[in-house]
Amino acid sequence: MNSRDPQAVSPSGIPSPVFRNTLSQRTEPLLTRVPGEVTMYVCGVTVYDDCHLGHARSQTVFDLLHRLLRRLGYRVRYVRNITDIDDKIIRKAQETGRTIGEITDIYIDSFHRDMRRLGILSPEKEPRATRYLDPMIRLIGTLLEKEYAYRRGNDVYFRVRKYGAYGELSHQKIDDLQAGARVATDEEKEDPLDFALWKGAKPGEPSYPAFFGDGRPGWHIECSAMSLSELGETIDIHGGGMDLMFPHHENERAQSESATGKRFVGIWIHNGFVTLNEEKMSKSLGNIFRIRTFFETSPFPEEVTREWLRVFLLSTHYASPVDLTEDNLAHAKNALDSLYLFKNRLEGVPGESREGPRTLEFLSALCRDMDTPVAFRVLHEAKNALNPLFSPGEVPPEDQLSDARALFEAARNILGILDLPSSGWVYGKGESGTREESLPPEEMDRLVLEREKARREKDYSRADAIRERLKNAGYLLEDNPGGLPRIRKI
RNA sequence: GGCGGCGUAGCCAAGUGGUAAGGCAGAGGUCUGCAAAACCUUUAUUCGGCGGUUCGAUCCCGCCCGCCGCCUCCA
Repeated sequence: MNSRDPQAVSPSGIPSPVFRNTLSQRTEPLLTRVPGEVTMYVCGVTVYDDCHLGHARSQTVFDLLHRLLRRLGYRVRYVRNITDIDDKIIRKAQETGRTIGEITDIYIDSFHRDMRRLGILSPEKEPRATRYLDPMIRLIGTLLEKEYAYRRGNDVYFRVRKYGAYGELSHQKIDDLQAGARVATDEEKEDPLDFALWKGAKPGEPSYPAFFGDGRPGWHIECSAMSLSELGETIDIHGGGMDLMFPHHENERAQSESATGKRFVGIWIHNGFVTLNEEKMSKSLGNIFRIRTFFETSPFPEEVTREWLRVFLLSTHYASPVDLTEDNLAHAKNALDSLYLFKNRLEGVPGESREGPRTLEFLSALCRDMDTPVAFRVLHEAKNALNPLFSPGEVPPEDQLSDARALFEAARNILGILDLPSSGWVYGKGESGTREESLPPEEMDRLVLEREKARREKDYSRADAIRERLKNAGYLLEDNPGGLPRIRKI
């Protein structure tokens, strides 16, 4: 990279972030079409069921990217679609006796609730497939005109072999794909690899008018149409789960590039799976863990659960699998607890934030293909370096404190964690006490003072009894030689 | 079968051609009325295995073993 190239640095002045591009299989700097502005399209969901932790990971990873790019000073034009017309939605409607609109309403709400719970920042636009039928029809029209598409009965198919680059994204040779392709007897495709752009109307299925025949869009075409409409012919970043690489993204790319003659995507980014005891979580395997289940069974309040889950999902590099186990979840919670304990000390010394070496190390780690494990390391190193410098009447030097404040702010803004005041955090495993006894604040204050009195009188059995009572109510008292005890929620 | 990825301590996980970050958990200790928190010390002669290149490889090359994923709906 030429250092005089204005694109070698992000608008913030920090060197441009680099990402592993699925297409080239190399790590490449982000070179945006428009300087200072990033166009990013991420596959959202098909709304026919509640989202599971795999969706949570994907959305969290691209939320991290969204937040990182913003922090680097880019204007991020982030589009995340909702596919609301699809075979699976139709089937779900038939199974449940509801209308398609009812199904999509239910699951769009569910998706939005999950995203809110996860603390995912809203994208700039969230287009729905059914509102982009005209662009889809126009796109299919162009493909027909250019003979990249052909009609068979009421269906329209994409002519895969005419697009020479087919298979490049998923690194498959077209003949290898051919060998595995399923040949459906009721389809009259020229080639088994060809895929449907438009499915002719059938009784009992929704259909939309089109000049090549009434029907509904096939999978894939909606994403091409929406990204083309909202972000233009070439987008800087396109993301999604690894399982979308083939056929979804391969097909999207084929359609889009065939229609426009231009490169569709600068950098393709695919995140790895969430595994459950090392097995892929997927609907076909039936081992899914829903986001709502995670939140609704968590022993912690929503905002605590959110950060806990985010740390768990981000503790592994986005391209590697992350394994959902009790152990790994417990580690994530412990790590956050210790960071909040440190945050509590940091909050005790108000002052300004100024980016120093730790903050820069944190940012540059994230700029290296979102290296979150290193980013977490930096947070822990800051904690471990500054903690010993706190002692009664002593605080660490101001330059280190201001850097640590900036670091924690960056963690809040980019990782979406450490967002709560330390008094709002709930420590521990969420197992202590029955929590049935809720204490009004004034009662708690009274008990704390009563215990202090007991301690002064060396009536330790009484002091311990009060501490035990507070513990059962979910509060841990930590004696403090300098004054009143610190109260931690557990 | 084809393609891709991975294999680093109990677990999670960085990393570099020059002799192994960090976290969590564990052990011992300091402090404390006891705790908690914090702190100190401690935990891989070794980076799946075998060869090769090199003065020197965990990092480069080859082979092998094991795991995972994609090739079919899927974040």
